[in-house]
Amino acid sequence: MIYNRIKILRTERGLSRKDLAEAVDVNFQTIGYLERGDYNASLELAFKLAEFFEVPIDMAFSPRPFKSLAEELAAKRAAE
Amino acid sequence: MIYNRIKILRTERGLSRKDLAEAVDVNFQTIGYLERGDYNASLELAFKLAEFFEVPIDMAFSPRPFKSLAEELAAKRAAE
DNA sequence: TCAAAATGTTGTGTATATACAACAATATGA
DNA sequence: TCATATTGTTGTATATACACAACATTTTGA
Repeated sequence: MIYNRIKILRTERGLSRKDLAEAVDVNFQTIGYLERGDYNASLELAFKLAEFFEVPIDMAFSPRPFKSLAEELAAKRAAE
Repeated sequence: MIYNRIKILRTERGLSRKDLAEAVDVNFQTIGYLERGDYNASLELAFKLAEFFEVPIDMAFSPRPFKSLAEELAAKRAAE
């Protein structure tokens, strides 16, 4: 199972699933499946999504559960 | 289509497809398919391979053709 | 408040990733 | 050189990613 941050990245940008789906050229329900963890994105779709959000792929997908973005940022600040 | 550097990364380490397949727990023929570009790895397998080779995932997989590792290293050096 | 938009759910169909087997071709090493 | 390992090829079977449709539920905004 691969974890992802699609939902946060999408809502942070004020996009609907339909908006995002159109941007990466998949069915809008596919975005829902990914957000709910029903199945994994293909490598191809993972790259498209990461490019669309302008983040490195491992910031959007990970084989291990993500910290929340806020948590991660706070940890990064603390480390400086 | 996603490009990958599995073959170079593998041969650089002196591994057979069988060796690599066992390390990431897939059939050895699957490695062959990936190397030949017959199909893409799943996200899950892509992460396993990148972790096995200890490279960031975008150093092993890319939606655009790779330069050779040698070329890329030379370019990096020139930029310094 | 109420209509429209967004999301969730269920179901069916198709394409593709992967397993596995058999055998051919090529490379490698004793 | 010759046996063995490695790789390529073809074929079949299965699991999963994705498309699409219909409808229910929830959220949102005028």
